[in-house]
Amino acid sequence: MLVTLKTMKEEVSFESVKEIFTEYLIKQKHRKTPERYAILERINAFDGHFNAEVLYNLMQKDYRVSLATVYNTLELLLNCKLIIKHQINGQYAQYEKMFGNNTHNHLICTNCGKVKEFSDKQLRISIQTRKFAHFYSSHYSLYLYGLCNKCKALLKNS
Amino acid sequence: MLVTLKTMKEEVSFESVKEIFTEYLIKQKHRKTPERYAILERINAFDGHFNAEVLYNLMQKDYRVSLATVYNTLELLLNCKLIIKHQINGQYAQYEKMFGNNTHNHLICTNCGKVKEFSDKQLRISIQTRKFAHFYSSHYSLYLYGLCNKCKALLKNS
DNA sequence: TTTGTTGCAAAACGTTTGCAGCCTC
DNA sequence: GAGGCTGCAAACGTTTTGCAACAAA
Repeated sequence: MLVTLKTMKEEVSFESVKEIFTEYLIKQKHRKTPERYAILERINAFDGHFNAEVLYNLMQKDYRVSLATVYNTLELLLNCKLIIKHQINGQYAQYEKMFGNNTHNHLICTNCGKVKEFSDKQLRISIQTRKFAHFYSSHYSLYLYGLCNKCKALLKNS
Repeated sequence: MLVTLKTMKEEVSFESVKEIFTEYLIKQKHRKTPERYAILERINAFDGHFNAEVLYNLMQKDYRVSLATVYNTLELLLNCKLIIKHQINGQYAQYEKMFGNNTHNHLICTNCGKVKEFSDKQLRISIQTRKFAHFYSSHYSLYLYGLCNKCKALLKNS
């Protein structure tokens, strides 16, 4: 049985997240390896955006896995929607957990590249309730480009 | 003088687009090379998403430029907001002209990867008029993930 | 026992960079 | 004429792949 993901960060227990992952692995006839759960655990403890390399380096401390396995597991977690993938800069993909967190609105400074998240219930509802004739949406990402306070001030003097 | 970009595709003349680019090049003390204008011209004639490689290949037919110059020029066009950059799949960046077109809402099928654009005036206004305390937004991209009709039907039988 | 998964290293891929020659300004 | 820009090819950094060993089912 799928557990409904809640708005508040505290409301999603790691047990229910693991359960979702397990159900997905079984359904897809994938194996329940300790590496996969160790990676999920590390992601659970992490707040904000991370990339494969960062996650790989963090993993060295508790449960050592290869970079290839990190990529493999991120793909699985993406498929069962436990994480979301962002490609904000051209260099590398960034990931973020989807559980206990549904603010996927980003402010991106086109000058310094800084990324800040914000939540807006009204906006979220407008986007999530939009219906389409031939498309069934499950989640979304919104990226707003512009200038942060600091860069706006800097550019004014040029 | 900057020309206001309109909603309808037909309303933006290529002359005014070139003018915006020229103003930008002068202001930034960059050179007005024939390669740069040839690339802008090719983009103007193209509808939908394209990547650097596709643009490079198209260029071979009329005005031959190197891939490095294509990347260089895309960067400039990005800076003066004549084009927008999308990084939907992990492989390569996709670009799209911003002039004569302001639907940057995308429906992305998480199964087959197909991307479809849609416009929604109400949604656009909600997003564009959102004010922030320390951020000055200029444009946005919205990505809605889900299943297209075809993939939804396919997955029902598994 | 079967076969999906792992770690490792090499390969692949889009993008960036260094450099000599060219062409705006 | 000075120096930004070009084309070319090599380099870069992230992600993917091939393969032998391993372990979940």
